[in-house]
Amino acid sequence: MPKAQRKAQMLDVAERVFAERGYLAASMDEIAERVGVSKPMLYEYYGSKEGLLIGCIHRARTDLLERTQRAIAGATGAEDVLRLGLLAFFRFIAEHNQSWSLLRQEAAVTVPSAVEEIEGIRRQQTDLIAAVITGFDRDVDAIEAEAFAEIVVGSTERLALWCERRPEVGPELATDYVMEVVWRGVAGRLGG
Amino acid sequence: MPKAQRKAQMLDVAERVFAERGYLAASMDEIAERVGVSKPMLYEYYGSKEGLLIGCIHRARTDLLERTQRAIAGATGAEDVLRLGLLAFFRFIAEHNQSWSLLRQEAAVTVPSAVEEIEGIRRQQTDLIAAVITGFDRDVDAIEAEAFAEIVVGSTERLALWCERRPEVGPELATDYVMEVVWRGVAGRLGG
DNA sequence: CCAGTAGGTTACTCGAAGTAAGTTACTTGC
DNA sequence: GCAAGTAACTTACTTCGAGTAACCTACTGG
Repeated sequence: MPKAQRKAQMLDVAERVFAERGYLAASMDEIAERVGVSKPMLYEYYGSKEGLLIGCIHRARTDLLERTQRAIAGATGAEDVLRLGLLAFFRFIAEHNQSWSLLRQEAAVTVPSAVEEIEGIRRQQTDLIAAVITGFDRDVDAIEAEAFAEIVVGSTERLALWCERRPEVGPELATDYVMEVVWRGVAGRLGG
Repeated sequence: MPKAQRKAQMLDVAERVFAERGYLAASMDEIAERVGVSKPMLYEYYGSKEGLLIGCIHRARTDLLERTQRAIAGATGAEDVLRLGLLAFFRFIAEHNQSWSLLRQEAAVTVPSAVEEIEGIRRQQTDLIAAVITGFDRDVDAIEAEAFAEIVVGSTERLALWCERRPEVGPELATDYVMEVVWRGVAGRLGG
C-alpha cells in the first residue's frame, strides 16, 4: 500500500480508537493491529503516539476551517457571517463526531502539544470572529472585540457539547440560541 | 502524621505536580518523593493515579461551589446574582490557578472519570444559572434556560482562559465583558 | 541479474503504574 | 508493665505499554 494512503488509513483508525477509548487508554498496539500493520510503521509515519494524535487533530482542523470558509463565502453582512459560521460549526460536529470528540475534553487529550494544536483551532475561530466584529463597527476597542470573540467561541463549543445530551436540539436550533443571546449582546453593545 | 493531614498534603503536592507536568507526564514516584513518603501510601489513600486526580478536582469543586454560594448570598436580583457569581468565579481562578489548571484542558486531563468529575462542576454551575434565569422569568422555556446557562458557562470559561494571555484584564473587567454581552442577550430575549 | 529502496516485521528495552509482603511505633486493655 | 492490635509506612517486586534496533522482502530501473 502506498505511503499516503496508509497514513490516511492510520488517521482513520487512530481517530476512532482515540474516540472509543480516550487517548491514554488507547494503545499503539491496538491501533496497529486494527490498521493491519505492525507498530513500528506507526512510528515510522507519525513518530510517536502524540504525533499520531496531532495528525488526527490537524486533519480535523483543516477540514473545519475549509467548511467554515465555504459556508461564510456568500454572506450578506456581519450578522449573516456569524450565523452561517455557527451553523457550519454545529453541522460539522453533528456529522463528524468522531473528530469532534478529539476536540472536546471527553476525548481525554493529554499532551501539551496537542492542547496547543487544539488552541490553534480555537484561535483560528476567534480571529475570524474578531475580524467580523471589527468589520461591523470599526470604532470598537480591539481588546473588547477579542473578548467578544472568545465569548462566542466559548458559548458555541459548550452548546455543542450540550447538544449531545439533547438530541432534539439540532444545528439550526443551536445556532438560533447562540445568535439570540450573543448577537443581541454584541449588536446592543456596539450599536448602542 | 495523621491520615487526614497526610491526605491533604498529598492533594497539595499532586495539584502542583499535575499542573507543572500535566497529568500524563506526572509520575506517582515524583509525587510520592515530593510528599516525602513512599508510593504505596498514595495508593493506600487514593487507590490510583486517577483517584488522586479526582481527589484534586473534587476539592477544587467543593471550594468553588462554596465561594460562589457565599458570593451570591446577598444579591439583590437576578442580574446581581449573575454578576456576583461571575466575579466570584473569575476571582477564584485568579487566586487558585493551581487548581484552575486542573479544570481547563491545558492540565491535560486524561481519564474519562476525571472528565465526568469536571463536567459535574460545570453542571453545578449551569444548574445554578438556569435557576437564576428561570427565576428571572418564569415563562421561559426550560430547555431554552438550559441553553442560556450553557452559553454563560462556555463564555465564562473561555474568557477565563483568555485572561491568562491578557494579564491587564482582571476579574472585574472580565465580568463586565461577559455581562455586557450575555446579560444584554438574555435580558433582551426574555424581557422582549 | 544485481542494486537500491519502499514498505514491512520480530524481538527487544525501559519507564512508570500498581501490588505483595513485610516493618516500625504507638495506643489500649489487662 | 507488657502483650495485642492497629495506624502509618517501606522495600522489592510484577506488568504493561511506549518507543527502538536490527533485520526482511519484493518490486523497479539500469
